[in-house]
Amino acid sequence: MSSATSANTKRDRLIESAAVLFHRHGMISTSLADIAKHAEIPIGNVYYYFKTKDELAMAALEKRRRALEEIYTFLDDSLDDPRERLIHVVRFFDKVKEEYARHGCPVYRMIADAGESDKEGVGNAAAGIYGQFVDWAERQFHVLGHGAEARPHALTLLAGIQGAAVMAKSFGNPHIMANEIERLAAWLSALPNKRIFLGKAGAGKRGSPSQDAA
Amino acid sequence: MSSATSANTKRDRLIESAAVLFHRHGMISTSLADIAKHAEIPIGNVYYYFKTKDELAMAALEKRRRALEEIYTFLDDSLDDPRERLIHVVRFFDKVKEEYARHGCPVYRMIADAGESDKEGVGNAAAGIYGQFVDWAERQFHVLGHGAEARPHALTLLAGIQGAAVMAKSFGNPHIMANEIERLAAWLSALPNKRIFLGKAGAGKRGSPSQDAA
Amino acid sequence: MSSATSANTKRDRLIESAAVLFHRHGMISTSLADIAKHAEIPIGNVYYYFKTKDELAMAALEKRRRALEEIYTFLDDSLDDPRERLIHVVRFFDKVKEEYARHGCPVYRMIADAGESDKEGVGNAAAGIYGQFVDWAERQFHVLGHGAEARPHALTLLAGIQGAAVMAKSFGNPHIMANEIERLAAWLSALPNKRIFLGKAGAGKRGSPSQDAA
Amino acid sequence: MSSATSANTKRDRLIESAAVLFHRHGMISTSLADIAKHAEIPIGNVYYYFKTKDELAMAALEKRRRALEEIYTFLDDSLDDPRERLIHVVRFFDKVKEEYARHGCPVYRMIADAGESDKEGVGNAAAGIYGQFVDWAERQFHVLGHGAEARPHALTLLAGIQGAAVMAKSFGNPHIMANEIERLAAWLSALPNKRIFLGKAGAGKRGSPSQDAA
DNA sequence: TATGAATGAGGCTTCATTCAT
DNA sequence: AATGAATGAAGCCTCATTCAT
Repeated sequence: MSSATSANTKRDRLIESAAVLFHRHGMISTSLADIAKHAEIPIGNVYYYFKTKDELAMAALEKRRRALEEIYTFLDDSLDDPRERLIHVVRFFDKVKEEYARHGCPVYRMIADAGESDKEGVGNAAAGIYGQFVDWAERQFHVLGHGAEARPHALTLLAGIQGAAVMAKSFGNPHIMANEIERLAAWLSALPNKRIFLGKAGAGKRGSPSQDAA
Repeated sequence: MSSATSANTKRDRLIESAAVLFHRHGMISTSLADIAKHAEIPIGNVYYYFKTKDELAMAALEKRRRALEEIYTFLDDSLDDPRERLIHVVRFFDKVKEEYARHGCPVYRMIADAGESDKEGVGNAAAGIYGQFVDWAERQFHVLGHGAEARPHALTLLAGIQGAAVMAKSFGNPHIMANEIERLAAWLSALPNKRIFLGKAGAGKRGSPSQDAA
Repeated sequence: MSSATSANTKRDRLIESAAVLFHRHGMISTSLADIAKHAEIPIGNVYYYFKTKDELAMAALEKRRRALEEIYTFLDDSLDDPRERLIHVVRFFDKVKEEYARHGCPVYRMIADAGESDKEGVGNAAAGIYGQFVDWAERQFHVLGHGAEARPHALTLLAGIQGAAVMAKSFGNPHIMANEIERLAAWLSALPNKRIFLGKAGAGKRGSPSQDAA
Repeated sequence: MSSATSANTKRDRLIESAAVLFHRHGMISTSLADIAKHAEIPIGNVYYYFKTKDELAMAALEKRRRALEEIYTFLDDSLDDPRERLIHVVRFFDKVKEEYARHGCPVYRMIADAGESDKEGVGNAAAGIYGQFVDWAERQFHVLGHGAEARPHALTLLAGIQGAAVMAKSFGNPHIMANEIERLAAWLSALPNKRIFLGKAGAGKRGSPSQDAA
């Protein structure tokens, strides 16, 4: 947290620029020269930090994964109700609807573009971010008592968000995404809370027994 | 009906190859040389049929648009119940779920890749295919009596399909798509039919029988 | 003069289009397809009339040469005074000054572009048109009595016109050409008539002997 | 003054080769590969120095412009009599008459070829070189006291040179150019010096001694 | 660590010319 | 005579990656 901080500034700038430009123009159409320029780093220097374009893409994806991880953890810690957590996450996408309407979902961009590069690498890393979401959402549904339906619900939830993103980008209209988001939020709100309360009969607010599903 | 057929064989082969390869590898990563080779046509000859890569892409999209148009028309003609038509269309995607799980939705591929090529051309043409679907679906919901909700429903329907495609491709799993499709079909089945029937005299408030707008 | 007339219509159209487009865009930048389209003739048909692009260029130059020949002959026949003939020709360029200001001299265009094609052919044919002018002008100066200076004068005259054309095109300004033309006309007007009259002894109107200014 | 020299060697070689080949074969007929080969630089490396063929052309023209600028400045500094300066410049073309007889004026080559490339760039840059000459010559004529006639004279002078170049190239004969140059030199020598001398008090009508505008 | 320079493969497009009918 | 189609060479430009310092 301290030793490598200054030295990694350039590395971070590269990752950040890559993330931004890959989202805007796609991974294929973004050249390393573009990224280097955006990050204000001499192109020759890029290769000191990343041996390959794919490696840089992987780093950008990894950074995003970790950021999301923190968000999920934060939600787990700060919100008691899994339903609230889910709604919170869904509503988050309302904040980025303009960007999504312009460029689509950055993760799917990577998945789509990855086909041509490293089979195992970039594509899987990007898909892993979706997997991370689904796993987390599944846990929330699980806690809500939707045992067998937890994973399907989680998948449907992400599908809903991604469908909204596709529509918004295709029609260049963020409102479409906003509408779908509200639909999803309404769905989440209407979902029954099936979980069995343990000790505190009747009213237990935070009686969540076994949340971790993994 | 026959003379022109043979003359256009090469052109058609080119379009078909382009459609296939654009879907598989994306428009950017597919070179004209790839297409020419796939179509077994000398590269230099491609120019005779299409002055530009974008022009070829447009032709491929146009072909798809027309094919879909025919499908919609066929459904309109052969099925009386709009709900049936919608379900039919949704179920159609079940047939292509393996392909979608491998390569995603071909139309969105074009939309995503188009950003880098002709702004007005390819992207709009691809988005137009989605627009075509939404317009048609809206008409179906309209006939079902969902006046104000017709368009939102249509958008939600396509969003559902696209979300399913994104998930299937991201996880390389066609089943996810199948599940989402069933969910959508169930939703369509459960939708109330609000339209007023003619037969039962007296009940209809506004005796508008066939609101079908062609 | 009659048998091949209708059959040569296409040929003539090709030559005419070639002349126009070669002047506008240069010989190199004008494709045979451009010419064919301009002449409204299928490209495959061009080769029936001309085995090669250079051959078409030669035909266009030859047509121009003949047209000029007729003009010179006409002037010789219709004007008695060689000085008048020369002034007439020089003033002719005033009519095309706008075109020259936009595209330069069509003949020099060919000469410049010819370097890359047939060494002996196009370039020589184009230069021949200049030679034709110089020869004719030389004869006029000769008749005016400028024996030894006839050819130098002829060369200076064409140089003056060409210099005017270069300036007009370079600055995109036809007026420059108009000015130079007037300068040349004034020079011609001021040139002494040295020729010795045969019959009428002592009748020389303006007995200015040798003011030749080089 | 030395470090940058070696670093720019390749760039300079590229510019020099471009200038030479553009003059010899024209800008259109000279490929970047030709230039690279002539400069002994791998083709792919050209892009590092010039993003575009036009950009390379612009650099070549700019180099020529600067070289001429230095010449004009040198003449202004080393020769007191503007007439001498003008004659000096005109006679300079005698040294390049063989080259001009073979390839014409390199600047006009660019102007003629530029029509097909960048409208604003190359053509204007090339024409600017002529403008630079005319502006300088105009100043000389001005100092000689040819107020209103200064610019026309300047234009006529350049027109004379260019006409000579056109003739020399067209007939492949450097002597023609030599003759025209001498004619121009004679014209300059014969031009009256209208400027008012300072020394002689009382005689100067409009005591404007040195109108030289830099 | 850092960096400007180098490089070669490949992409899209153009076109004169040929061919088959 | 006529013509749509075919073809290969070549041109300009891009870029991931490597190299020398």
